[in-house]
Amino acid sequence: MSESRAMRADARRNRDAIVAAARDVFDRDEQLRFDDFAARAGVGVGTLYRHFPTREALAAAVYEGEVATLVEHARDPEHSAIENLDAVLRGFVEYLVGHAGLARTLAAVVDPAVQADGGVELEGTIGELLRQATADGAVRPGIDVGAIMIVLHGIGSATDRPDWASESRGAVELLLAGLRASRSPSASTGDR
Amino acid sequence: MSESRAMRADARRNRDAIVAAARDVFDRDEQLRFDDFAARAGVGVGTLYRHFPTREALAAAVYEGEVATLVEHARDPEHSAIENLDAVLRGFVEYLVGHAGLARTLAAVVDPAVQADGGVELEGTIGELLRQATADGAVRPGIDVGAIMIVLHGIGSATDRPDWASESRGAVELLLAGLRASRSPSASTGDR
DNA sequence: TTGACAAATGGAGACAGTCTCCATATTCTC
DNA sequence: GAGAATATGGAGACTGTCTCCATTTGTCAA
Repeated sequence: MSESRAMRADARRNRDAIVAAARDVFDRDEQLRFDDFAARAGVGVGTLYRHFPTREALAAAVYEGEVATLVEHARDPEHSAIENLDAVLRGFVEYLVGHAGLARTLAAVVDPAVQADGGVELEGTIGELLRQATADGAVRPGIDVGAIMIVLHGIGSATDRPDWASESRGAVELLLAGLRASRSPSASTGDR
Repeated sequence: MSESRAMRADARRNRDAIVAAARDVFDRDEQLRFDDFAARAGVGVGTLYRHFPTREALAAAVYEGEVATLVEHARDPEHSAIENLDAVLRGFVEYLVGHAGLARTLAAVVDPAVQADGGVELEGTIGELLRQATADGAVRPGIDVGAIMIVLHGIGSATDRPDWASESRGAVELLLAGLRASRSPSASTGDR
């Protein structure tokens, strides 16, 4: 993103090859040894490490593009904020469901501990839609983007569940319903 | 749980020592080398491995007790199913928030890939409360326990988020609100 | 073009955990 | 108390991660 200075041509070429190889590996959910990523991309381990010091950094690079696509049609002015929010969240899940292999890795990107531009962008977009939808009165006030991110995080990291795909869709429905619910019913029976 | 045959006294003693040490380590969120768990518990690595072949198995053992406590006051006959469900879910989050270190590891237990009795029990209990609450008409029909588990999974695995505690509480509120919402508003604008 | 300098490469090998194996020690049973 | 059964522990094999630097490749000014 903010490439400080021009990158040498061979460096760029290698970087791209690595990302392409990684996308492929993640997508088919191959459990590959880090060294082998390098072999797969046709570069040496050293090169791999210089470009991407950690597995997460690599994942982040892969997702940057994907997330950009997801987020892109999120500001459709034809629709209200709540409709766009709805579309982004459903779209996100459908994307993950369609790429189960990628989902596992994505958890890292949703995680802010990893400084992934993709994750920041996703959260920013959802946050803005949420703010707008709240202002419109379509979402009950007092909801934090973080709560939504946590649900997404759950979807990304629960891929081992046998019924993961449908459960994930269910989780998003639950989330959307919760956002719109007129008021927090707060049926808490006092304390216990 | 289903200890097939009596365990030799020394074996039981060691097992217990290991679990106690592990609980301690997880709770203070120390990042310990697997070998060191053994040292900490005063046993050899071999012993550790015989009792707990993987890190998850160890985590599962630690949580078995904890989850039992959580689940215990979940069938309070004084309250309706939805009230008990509410209490269990909030209780679960408060427990995790109070033991952030444990939460990270807990993610493994919520995961059914790991055959952890604690996880199975938790899911079973929540499922039953959900079923009952649905029958009572307090929860809108068609909701799958799995969707709830996914949200819990998210809470357990998002501990790196700087504002994790409050976001987790927010996620549970969202979840509870979604459960009660009268109908899935389905504001989806057709397809896109 | 070409020379000179900076940047990038790759893979051998150092390193750090994980896990196995089995001679020895402990517990149990009669 | 003897013998059988079970458990122990830790040395060392193994597996994957990451560093380091001699060599190669690209860039640019002349």
